[in-house]
Amino acid sequence: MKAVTMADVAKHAEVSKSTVSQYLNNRFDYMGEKTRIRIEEAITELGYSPNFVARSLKQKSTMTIGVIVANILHVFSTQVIRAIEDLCNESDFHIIVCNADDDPAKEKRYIDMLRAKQVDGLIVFPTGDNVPLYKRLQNDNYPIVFMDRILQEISIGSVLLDNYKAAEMAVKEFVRTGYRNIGIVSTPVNGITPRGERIEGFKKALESQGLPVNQRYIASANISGIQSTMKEMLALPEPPEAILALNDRVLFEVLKFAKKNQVRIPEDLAVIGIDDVAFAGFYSPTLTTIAQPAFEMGKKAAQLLLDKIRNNEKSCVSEIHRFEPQLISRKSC
Amino acid sequence: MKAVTMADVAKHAEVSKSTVSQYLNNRFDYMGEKTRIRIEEAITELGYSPNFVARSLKQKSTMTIGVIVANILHVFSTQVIRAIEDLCNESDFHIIVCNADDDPAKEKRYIDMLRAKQVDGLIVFPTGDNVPLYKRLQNDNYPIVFMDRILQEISIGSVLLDNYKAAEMAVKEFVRTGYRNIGIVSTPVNGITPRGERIEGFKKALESQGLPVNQRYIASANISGIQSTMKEMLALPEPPEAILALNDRVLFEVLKFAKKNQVRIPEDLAVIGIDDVAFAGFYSPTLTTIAQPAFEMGKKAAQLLLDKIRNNEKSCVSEIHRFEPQLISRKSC
DNA sequence: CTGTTAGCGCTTTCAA
DNA sequence: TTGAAAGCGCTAACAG
Repeated sequence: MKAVTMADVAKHAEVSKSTVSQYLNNRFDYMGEKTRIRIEEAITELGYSPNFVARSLKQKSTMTIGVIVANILHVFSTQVIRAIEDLCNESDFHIIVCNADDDPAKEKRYIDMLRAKQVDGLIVFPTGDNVPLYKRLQNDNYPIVFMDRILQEISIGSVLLDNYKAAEMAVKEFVRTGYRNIGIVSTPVNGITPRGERIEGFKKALESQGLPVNQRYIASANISGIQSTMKEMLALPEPPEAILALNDRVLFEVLKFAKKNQVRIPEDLAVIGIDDVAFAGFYSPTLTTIAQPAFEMGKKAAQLLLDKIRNNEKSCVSEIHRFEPQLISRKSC
Repeated sequence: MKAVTMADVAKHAEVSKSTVSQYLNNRFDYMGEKTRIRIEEAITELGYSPNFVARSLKQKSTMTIGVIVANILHVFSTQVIRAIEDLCNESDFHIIVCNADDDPAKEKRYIDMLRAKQVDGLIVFPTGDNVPLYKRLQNDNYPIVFMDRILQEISIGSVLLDNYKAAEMAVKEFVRTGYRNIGIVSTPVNGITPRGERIEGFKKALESQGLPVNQRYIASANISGIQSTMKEMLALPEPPEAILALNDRVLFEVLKFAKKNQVRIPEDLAVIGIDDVAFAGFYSPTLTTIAQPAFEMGKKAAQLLLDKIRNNEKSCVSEIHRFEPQLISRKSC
């Protein structure tokens, strides 16, 4: 194992530790040419590399942020993570990603762990069930931004999709292509922002299109229960002819269902999914989707967080940043 | 911001720092009941939470391992990561995931960064172009295990798929279902283990099935060039009737190609992919795949690494652990 | 059973 | 232009 420290370098170069430290932090202003070279040599000869942990302890900054996603199984999460990472790289920040698995207890553990690790800030897709904890973070003036979800009880800078519009786009597209009996399938709302807002937007859009809102066309079940829920819905005397899948995982279930029951898309059932899944472009039929600008959203969140970290405690505006969804029109409706 | 330290707790509870430390490390053996309670109260009253960074500095252990994947876009990578995380959780280890993006320079930066952060060990999917660096790590006796790939120049404990067998399974399945002219499409081999081995295994299997090895049926191109390569291959006087896609990303391109050119699967072209993609079960047709036991492989790698970390320097066996692929027979061949 | 003390490796005044 | 010294928050002998 390696054990060469700054002291070793200093000794080897015959200077003091502080001079080496200066060197490492690129403060050559007052450093003699010969000193610099000696240090340089000592470092390469010894194969020295600085210890971040020690530095972090002293500086009270780890140059690391934590990202807690509610559920890593969504494409959206993974795209956002990549965007955050990209932006952080530019500023020499590192990220630690944790997956709460939709479990508030897990989320809490991760938040505690990350704070113990002294990360400089947090981007979280809140599960929603840790309000006291979020409140404490906010009171401590700890840099944090929410992603994808907001909580009424609390105002923290957030970035999320214009979910109403996303649902509206889907409804309009269905209407444009001639459908009237339109359904939506979702996982249980449980106060989770995108789900609630998309269903809300769905109803509003139906109304503004002069279509009735049929509660039986609004289904919500756990991932594992979606298929049977769909079965029920399609067994209705007058079943829906079109289905909006609330997100990528729901879409998977809808497609599985269709495959298993030989429901033809779009002839028997038109489908639009929110989230542009990887295979949308070559599925049969190709899938009409509503894409989230995940990349820009991730960048924005990272930007907001880094700003907060830098301007510690001022400019802690807790605005909500909404992003525009995009309709990608293909052949499933 | 929070700033309550162990000293604060100690003062509040009217004991010394070391007693608090004992408490935190669950060494109650010699601690008075009343002392313990006073400390407990002080901690909750002050909202104290220990500083991992300080502890790590002292203990020279961060309870964190780094995972560097060659390319996060493969399902295999993500599944392995989840498995590693699961196993680490059990031992209170944390993981930091980095994506080398198939770029050796990036890989090097990440390895250096993670070591600077004092992670206790590394699981890496080596890009292959950093042999000197790997050698140094090994010489430093730094805990490390390789995943998915091996390097002849170096012997480090590794876990990987039995790639020969995977290719063989595919060939046998094609033969069983009546195909003779079988091709394979890959990304450029570049000495990358799974690619080389799968192609090798493919040839061997062909031979042992008494089939000729036709070099024109062995294509290899960058992801973005796969479609045109396929076009060429299928324009051959006697084109292949079956294609083995070397991994999930290649499979995507094969499917895109088929869709775009109205090549029917399996009537015009049978397809098997290595890696069981999420939509394999509900694609049309459902896709025959060779699945990797990603979960067990991830667990194994984590297990090996944790063992190395614990038994520091002994038992550093550098065996190669091969895992059995599994054929999932569906309708694309 | 609890307190004292000496660092872990680094940064940062302040002097020289 | 460089060095000495203090200290970040925690742990671990060792004393008492």
